Amino acid sequence: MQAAETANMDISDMVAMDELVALCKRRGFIFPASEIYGGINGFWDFGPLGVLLKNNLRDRWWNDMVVCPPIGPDGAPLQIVGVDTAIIQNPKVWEASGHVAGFNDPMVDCKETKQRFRADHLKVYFPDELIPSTHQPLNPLIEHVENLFSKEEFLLSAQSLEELLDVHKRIIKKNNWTFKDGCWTQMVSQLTPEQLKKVWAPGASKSGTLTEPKQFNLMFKTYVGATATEDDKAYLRPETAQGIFLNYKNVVDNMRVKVPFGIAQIGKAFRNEVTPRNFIYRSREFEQMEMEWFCHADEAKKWLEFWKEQRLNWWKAVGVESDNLIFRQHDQDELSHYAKEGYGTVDIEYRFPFTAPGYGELEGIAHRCDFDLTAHQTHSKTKLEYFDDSVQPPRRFMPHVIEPASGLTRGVLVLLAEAYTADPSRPSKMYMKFKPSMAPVKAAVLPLVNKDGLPEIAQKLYYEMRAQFATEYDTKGNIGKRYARHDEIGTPFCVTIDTDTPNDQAATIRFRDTMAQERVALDKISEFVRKSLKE
RNA sequence: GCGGGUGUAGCUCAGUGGUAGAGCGUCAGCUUCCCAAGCUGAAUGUCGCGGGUUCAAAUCCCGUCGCCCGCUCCA
Repeated sequence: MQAAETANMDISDMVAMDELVALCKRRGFIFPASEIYGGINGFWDFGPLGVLLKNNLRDRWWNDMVVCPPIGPDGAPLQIVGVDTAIIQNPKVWEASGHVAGFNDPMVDCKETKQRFRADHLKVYFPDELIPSTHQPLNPLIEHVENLFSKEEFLLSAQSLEELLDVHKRIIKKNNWTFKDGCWTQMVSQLTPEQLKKVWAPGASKSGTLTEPKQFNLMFKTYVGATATEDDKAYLRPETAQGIFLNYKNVVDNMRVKVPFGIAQIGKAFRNEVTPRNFIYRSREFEQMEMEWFCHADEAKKWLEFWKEQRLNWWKAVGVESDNLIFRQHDQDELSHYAKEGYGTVDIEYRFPFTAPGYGELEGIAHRCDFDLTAHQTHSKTKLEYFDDSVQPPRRFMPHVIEPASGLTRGVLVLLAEAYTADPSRPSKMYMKFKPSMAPVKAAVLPLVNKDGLPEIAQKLYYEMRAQFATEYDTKGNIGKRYARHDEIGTPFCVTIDTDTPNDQAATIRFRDTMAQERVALDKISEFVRKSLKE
């Protein structure tokens, strides 16, 4: 998240997270996982309405990616196929992909300042006065810099300038120091425990306040086979993308696809987040919607631009206000291990209630280069290059990959936050302004009173509608209560059967957003709702 | 992991040593001709858990766990 450009929208209009969380529980969208046992941090269950909402978003993505992919820049439909791969794969997959190494973040804590650092981000350096003049100019850098050895200690081991230089060189060599940003630096993660004790942490009053690096492995470990020995170790996938790369060859060999083409997948992924936070925003079990677009390296940039626009428009199409969405280019030093060499990663960020007025990541569109396919080719010793005979002369190359990867779980949170609309004038004080196509319940059929032949008419209509889209039938309480409940769950249309209905064969449709009513013939109501779902 | 906050009914919360409460919601019934109306009735809690002090603990003390917020990480 970051301080973004000023917003047009009044932030005070934004729903408070605790209100949203309370609504989600009260109305059956999202519950804390294993709540009756006290819950479990970082896991959430989708309730009856939540799963409807999630499936609507998921199905829309699948439809727009796989069933009916976008039209490409040349006017022809893109070619994208789907897969659904295993959550557990051969553990070598995650070594090849870089996740065993890259998802293993060593962290150190400062006992004095209570700050936590990534040991591989925290640098140690020689202070200016200890650096021989041959290495000048040397400016202190970066925020997180402190000296490794005390001045006295260093001078003790060096009798002359010659010797000083020599000791210096030996230390540099022995410790894998690098010369960067005008200074000799080394990552804290590479220090021995003895060296670590001499490090002066940022903001601390003395040296030696850092704890030894603790491994934070973000991958869930499990065991395949009932004996569960270390040899049976396996991982739950931290991203669905690798399942796609693993099947790239199968798809190319069997599915008559030609580069450029895409493979899409929706599925659960698991990460032992250091700190799960913000409701379902960062949970340890979550669902991804990922598409890997395979293309020639020369065209990667073009496709990155294409997918950026496509994806932003898609989020708008499912009902997200453009004011709440921005692009954010990743800085070079925050790029993932797979995106270093390419055109980088662009995030689509949303102004979540807990990030406002800043934004939080919703979807990443990354240029993964040929990192994954090359890695798997090397590790698996299987040739993964693509042979292209559609050009003259024919060529052989490793496709590059553009990856629009979004969080379905995060998408649900976006739809919820986006839909929550305060309205003090109505009994419920708020309503959920879902786009009709995303709303968990599309319509409710409500007999104004539960007698005088009204239920019979209403039920007939209900049976007709429920066969086409999610419809509820409700006779409970007075009509105001029923409208209020449907405002809270975001039902866009309430169809009310009144005492005129037996005579005129029509009923009123009550619109959620305006509370206005319109009388429509009974036999036109289904069609009316169906049409609105296509918008 | 560290720091701060918090834990009482499905939800929001009151209750600071003396028989566990309110509003809303839920359920049953009456009523009800368009926005949580009205009436009657009902269910729901070992007050997060464990220990201690006390004649007596939701309340005081100690411990522990969950959740929320901040820091590091991510879709």
